[in-house]
Amino acid sequence: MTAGYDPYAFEPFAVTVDLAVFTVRAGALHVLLIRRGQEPYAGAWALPGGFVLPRESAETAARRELAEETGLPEELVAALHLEQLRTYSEPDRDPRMRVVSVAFTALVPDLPEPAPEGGGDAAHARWLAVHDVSELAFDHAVILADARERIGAKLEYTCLATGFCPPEFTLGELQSVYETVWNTTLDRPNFRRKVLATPGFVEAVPGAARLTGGRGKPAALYRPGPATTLHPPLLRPEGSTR
Amino acid sequence: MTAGYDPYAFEPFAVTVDLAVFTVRAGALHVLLIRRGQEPYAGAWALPGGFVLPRESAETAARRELAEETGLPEELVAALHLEQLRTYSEPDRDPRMRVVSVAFTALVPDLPEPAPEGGGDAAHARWLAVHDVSELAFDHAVILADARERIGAKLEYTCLATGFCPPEFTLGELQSVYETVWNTTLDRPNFRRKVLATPGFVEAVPGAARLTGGRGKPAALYRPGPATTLHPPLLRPEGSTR
DNA sequence: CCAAAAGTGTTGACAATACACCCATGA
DNA sequence: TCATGGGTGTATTGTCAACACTTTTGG
Repeated sequence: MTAGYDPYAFEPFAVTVDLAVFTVRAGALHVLLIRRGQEPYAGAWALPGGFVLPRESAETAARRELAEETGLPEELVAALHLEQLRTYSEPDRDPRMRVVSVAFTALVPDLPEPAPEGGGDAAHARWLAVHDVSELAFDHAVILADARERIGAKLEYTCLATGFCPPEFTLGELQSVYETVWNTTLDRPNFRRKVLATPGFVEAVPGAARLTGGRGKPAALYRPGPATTLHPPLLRPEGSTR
Repeated sequence: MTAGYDPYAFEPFAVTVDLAVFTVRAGALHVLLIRRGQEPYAGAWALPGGFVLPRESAETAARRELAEETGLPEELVAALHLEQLRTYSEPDRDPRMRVVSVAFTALVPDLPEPAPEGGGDAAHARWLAVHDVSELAFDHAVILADARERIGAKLEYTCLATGFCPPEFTLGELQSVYETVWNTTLDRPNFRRKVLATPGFVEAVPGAARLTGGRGKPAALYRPGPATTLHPPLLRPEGSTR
């Protein structure tokens, strides 16, 4: 650091956070968006986010904004695994002023009630299939693309796919998470073996189990295990993503 | 984004960049540090870095600061592959004011002249073995640890190990990069096969070659290839990284 | 001729794939 | 009893680690 340290020596920067929150619903990857109510980009879809307050870290701000702007349940937001994606700092990314934005990604299970319909700001929040997302405010389309890329890659060598699942899930549900994000199909017996062979990825819920979308044999239930990384990785087949 | 947009509505944030620049020298991983000349932490070692100017992106600022503060050659700095590591935004990470810092990592070959000894700021820049680094200013020890971790992981599935090598290098040199960063030993025949089996990782320099630290059979020379990712990855053995 | 480093070959253990097959349930 | 999804077994194929061996240089 070279120059002096008068806080007002420089044109002030605003620091914001943006969130790419994903879920898997109806066999498609969805992202949580809000509709902007004011200029610029009024009426356009945007990633949820907002200013980092003077006494907050970026991560704290991200949780606060997520709770405020979307109707996601408090306890879910508090427990959520937030991952820092990247910081976007192009000088003209916001037409009003200099804004540097720290982007985060998060994965949530498909929520019982379809859209977050809390009150206030949450009214403009919606899940949209990433397929159908066309234009976004600011450089959010770039952030979204980067986030998708990252999520897809992370499924290969981390356990975070369970983040898309409810607290207890079947291996079929877990598999469909991979298939949806990667837009591919996997061999069920092999998928099953790989998951179970990785210690700490999932652990069986002891009292037997049942569940399924209707017909078919009831499936055993699993919980996320203590592991965070996948050794060896679960590699996606050649052609995937989109 | 919820609130109004008066640039002065909030206590201003300063945005800085910090750089963890690594090289491999004499069988040890080294990091480029500068000695601080002013409070706070005067006399302490710190990562190079500085303020992002009003019309700069973080990456542009990183290159500028790197050139200014260290004596690294201009053309090297311009061509360098900079990778964004993470943004550090804890409210009290700088005792003077609110500073949000975007951290980058970069890899450079062992430079002919041992330390950057340009002029001015560069006078305080030195390469230190990461082993010997004890205390650093601010939260730079955390940044350094994160950067090491990231570099080690990235060697597994990307081609960036060649960034530690001169423009033309032998497979032995490349192997010792892996061995140094991972603090492990690798089987030479197998390493060789894996590298050559990955299309685009390295390409042979056609006109024969020779080079070596003295005795031994002359080795063929290679250049970095066009590939950026390693499929399949080159996994490090169980116990590594210190 | 010996040490040191580059480069080649071969083998056996293990992992990943593909696919056949059985089980339990709802309609 | 049939369709649907859960779950098991197995053979083939390929990949990877281990290690023996040859080649080319400097002293």
